Amino acid sequence: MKLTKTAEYALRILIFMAKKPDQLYTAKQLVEELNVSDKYLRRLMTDLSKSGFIRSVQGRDGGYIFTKGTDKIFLFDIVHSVEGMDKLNGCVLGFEKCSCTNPCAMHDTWEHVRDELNKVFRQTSLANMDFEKILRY
Amino acid sequence: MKLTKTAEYALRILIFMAKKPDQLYTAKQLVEELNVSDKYLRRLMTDLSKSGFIRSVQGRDGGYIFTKGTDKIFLFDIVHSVEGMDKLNGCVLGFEKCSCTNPCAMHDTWEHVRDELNKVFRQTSLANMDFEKILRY
DNA sequence: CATAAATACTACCAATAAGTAGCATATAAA
DNA sequence: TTTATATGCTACTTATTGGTAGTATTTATG
Ligand code: SF4
Ligand code: SF4
Repeated sequence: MKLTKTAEYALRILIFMAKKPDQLYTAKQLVEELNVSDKYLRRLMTDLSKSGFIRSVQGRDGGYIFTKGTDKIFLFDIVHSVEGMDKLNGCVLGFEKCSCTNPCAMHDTWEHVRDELNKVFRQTSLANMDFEKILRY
Repeated sequence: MKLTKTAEYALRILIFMAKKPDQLYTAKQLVEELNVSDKYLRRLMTDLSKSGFIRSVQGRDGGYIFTKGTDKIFLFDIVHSVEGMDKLNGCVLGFEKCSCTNPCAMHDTWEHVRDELNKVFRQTSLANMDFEKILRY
């Protein structure tokens, strides 16, 4: 089970952008606001563009903007696109092969956590964030 | 949020041992049963010994054995000892500084997952595993 | 005591993730 | 058309984690 920094960054960025979802954000802006290194953020933005959440506008006055309503972008999709939700969704013990039809000794325990995590990530979209609250980084 | 392979291994090993908690297990045995590389397992066993879950018996006929009842060893403690439960327990977005008194936009969402994870790991001991089920690796 | 079978320790190596540098490309506006 | 200000791409460097090698140490037993 793993949620890497890359996934964290992706969430930070998109949640931040979702506050004003029709605005165009430059990498520079995002770097200043969020605490992510410049080049790494840019690379991530390109990935997120390729994943279809946002699109890039090149050239002067360029930046990034959502391609669709934030209510259609779920946290699950974001994590999945940057590192595979499987890794989060899989087995705590890291058993790759488990089919779960014949579960192991820890399964009942783990299932509770995993299900909660899945449910929440699958049903929460960027529009469900509480933007009254502070965005901090 | 991260649960590394090392933590997975620690769980695998101790859960396996917990099936017959009064037995002495050699590293060789564990390596054969579980799917963890020999040297790495040995190093982990030393760490787990230092953490006080098990103790090592040196010399011929040596091995590892629990130092206390498996009902007194919680999954939380295990994860905490090998990599700091903080990392699991902390913020999804990886914000180190958050005090949670003035939470961010994602906090309500994340809290559900984190609380479930915490609750389960804190209240589940090695004795709560379902040893009827297959132990697989 | 010599041997066999176990753990302990130290230092190194490999794989992956994170971060950086530098240049190419695009485009609005003076 | 030049310039300023964006993103895109490729290759490299650094940090972290996972894994390995080799040797020292411990101890039951013949
Ligand atoms: S049954 Fe065991 S091995 Fe399989 S997913 Fe559940 S916890 Fe992991
Ligand atoms: S309030 Fe936000 S930053 Fe703080 S722990 Fe919760 S999700 Fe993380």
